Amino acid sequence: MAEMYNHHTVEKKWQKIWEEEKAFKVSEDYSKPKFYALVEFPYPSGQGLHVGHPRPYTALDIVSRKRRMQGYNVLFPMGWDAFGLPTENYAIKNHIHPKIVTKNNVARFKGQLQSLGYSFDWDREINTTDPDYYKWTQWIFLKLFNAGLAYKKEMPINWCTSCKVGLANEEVVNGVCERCGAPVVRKVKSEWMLKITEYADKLIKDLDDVDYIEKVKVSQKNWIGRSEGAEVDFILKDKDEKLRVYTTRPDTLFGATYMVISPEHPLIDKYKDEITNWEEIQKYREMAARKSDFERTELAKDKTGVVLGGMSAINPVNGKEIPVWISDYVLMSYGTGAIMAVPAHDTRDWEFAKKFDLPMIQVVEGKEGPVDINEAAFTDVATGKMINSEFLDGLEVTEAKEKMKDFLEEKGIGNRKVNYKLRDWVFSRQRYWGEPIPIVHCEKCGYVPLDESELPLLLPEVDSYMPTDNGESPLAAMTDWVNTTCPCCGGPAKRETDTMPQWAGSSWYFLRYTDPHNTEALASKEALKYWLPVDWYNGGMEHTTLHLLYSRFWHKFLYDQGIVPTKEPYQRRTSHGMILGENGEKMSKSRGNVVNPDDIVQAYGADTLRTYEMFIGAFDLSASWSEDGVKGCRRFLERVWKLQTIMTDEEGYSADMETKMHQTIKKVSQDFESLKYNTAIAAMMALINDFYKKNAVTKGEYKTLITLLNPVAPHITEELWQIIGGEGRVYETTWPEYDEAKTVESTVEIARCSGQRKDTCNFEDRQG
RNA sequence: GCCGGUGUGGCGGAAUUGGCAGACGCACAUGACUCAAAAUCAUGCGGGUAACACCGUGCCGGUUCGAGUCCGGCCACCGGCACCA
Repeated sequence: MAEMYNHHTVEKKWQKIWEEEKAFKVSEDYSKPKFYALVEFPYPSGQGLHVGHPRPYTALDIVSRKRRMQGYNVLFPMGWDAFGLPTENYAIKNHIHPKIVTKNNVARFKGQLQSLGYSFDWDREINTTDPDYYKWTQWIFLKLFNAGLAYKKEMPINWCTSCKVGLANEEVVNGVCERCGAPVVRKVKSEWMLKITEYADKLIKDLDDVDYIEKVKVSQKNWIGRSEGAEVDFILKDKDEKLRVYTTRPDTLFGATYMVISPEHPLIDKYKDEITNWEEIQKYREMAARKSDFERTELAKDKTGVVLGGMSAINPVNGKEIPVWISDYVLMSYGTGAIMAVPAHDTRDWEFAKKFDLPMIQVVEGKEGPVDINEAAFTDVATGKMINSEFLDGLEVTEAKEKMKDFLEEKGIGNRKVNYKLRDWVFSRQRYWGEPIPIVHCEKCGYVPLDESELPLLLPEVDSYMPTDNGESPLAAMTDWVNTTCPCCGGPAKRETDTMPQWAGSSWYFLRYTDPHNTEALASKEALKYWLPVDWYNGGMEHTTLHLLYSRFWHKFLYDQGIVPTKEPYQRRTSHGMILGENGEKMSKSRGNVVNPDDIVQAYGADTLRTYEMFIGAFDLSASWSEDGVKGCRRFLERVWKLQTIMTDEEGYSADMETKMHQTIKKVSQDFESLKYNTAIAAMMALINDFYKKNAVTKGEYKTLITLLNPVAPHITEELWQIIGGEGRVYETTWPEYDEAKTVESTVEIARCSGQRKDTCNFEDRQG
């Protein structure tokens, strides 16, 4: 009689053996075909692993284990994205150095991951807070600086009132801080910026060459927000002054009935003395400036504004005089900060015109019939044709756009122009626990980069990590660190005290895994050439416009510098759905629906947890946790275990099972590669049900099942392999092959339809 | 408002290119084993009927011998962006 399945002993036993045998150590043999599987490295928080973590990790562990058995040299690494605010806050609160906090959290996370039996090559573990690592983060920053892509700018930034830190646009959600939910206000500060906008076009265009799930591509494109249009110069009446606007609808130029400029537009101050209602203008500007981002979005629908008294503009195409208004629906940060308003054909202009009773001129008519612009703006480009527009009359909108652009360029009153919603990346953080920015400021020489030989610039020990109310980094108080000499002239200079954002270390970590202990370069040329690009990268949708975009930007920059051999870092990108609580809500302490993976591993075993998380539902959709579902998966593994008792000694497949075996191999092989883990497992469940139905399984069938199941449940399958006398280890065996011809059942179907294809097989035949 | 996604049993979810809807699992019911329970095993399990018939994939219509799948028009929910000219 077979022994009972005891997951405690089985899992401990095999984890130890794998470690001793260095089972998953990556081979340095660059002649083998390679496969680079990557999951987002976690932030080692104090809470420990969440049940959400194992979902993507198990998925790519499955693929990695399968690919190894198929003869690939697989790189499946893990590390720690360990700089960041929660660690720093915890350190402040508990008076422990962030370094110690990180060390403890990493140890906990690593233990948890190891208890789940992942096939990571732990010899390649990396940590972004390790000076040997962040040396290269700083090195890349210097490259960016020397290429003119890192610059310092005095600008209004998103300031989180609670974290006391500047945020990137991507980190502000609905006007509040993405991390803590506190309101974000504008604050003018001198900040380090990275020119991601320089890469806007490449970041869009090269999406064509990679295999990302569609919604990721769409989100990135929308976020970058490319639009094609024209800039047009209007003339301020009686002044030698042009007022330049940006528009995507140059075809509607004859319909412009007024102009609007942003409250921050510099022209307002310039003509201060000539504006007849200065006090009113001043009041409006103050009100607009006081609005927080949150209020601005809340009040977005209701248009406000004030006319600029004593000013008017001339439409360059027809010489008509039109008024100029200021309103906060025009943003200084986009285009030129000024627009021509065409209320008949733009919804926002229409609302504004209705509210202030401004005139409208219709210049586009519906092709299929008249439209009433008193009801709503007519904005449909596809079904319009031009009217009231002199030389454009009768043209389709798209034709008219081009004709007008030509006209503007010919007459020298405008030009074609592409704009982006994407802003440059605010790269400064006024916090302690981040990479120091390797720049010094010298009165004489300006911002001077450190020499490469001075890297890493170590994070100094400070007495207090407390963020300051005045917006200065805690490092600023370290005067003996701050005061230094200029690398350029040798005179007195001050170090930069802001640190890098958490996104810095994660923007290139996948490069380091290829050669993690290199002291001469971020990775050797050979390693990069062999391993890149990452073949399959899985990660959360929440990083689409943050980490994923940032790292593509850095990679493209490094490519242009000749440092990496590929234009794109990741060939394939997939995303997993969230695991929700039993009640269908997001897991959180306050809702009391949090499941701790340690408890599941303890009670049911890692193999059960892995199987369950893969079986829970479609990989890309969110799914609710169910303890009964966990039990079902445990039951399945026990039934696999007990197949021993009905095993026969035959090495091959029995005749009646042959088709089923080949079908299952095919299904599992394909499903593992296409995110359909749930149906792969269902196929294996169906297979063992068949074994039990006939109360027999051959040794050959059992071995195939064990191999197919091994990537999902690696411990129990190694144990079974050993019990039934399999040679060597499952992890180093060969992935089963299937014969396409043997997957087809010989059926009555063919006889019934007399071998005809479905198109020729008519309904009556099928009835007969 | 714009973009993307999803609607299938009591529940999670399956259904290559249109071809037996509900695979697989959970829950439930009945039976076997047990003094009993749990576990395990067996059987059943969309609605409807004594059994058929018949009705069933969010709603309305269309194409087709045949529609969960394709086309047109709606509705609901989820996610993202949100005054980007």
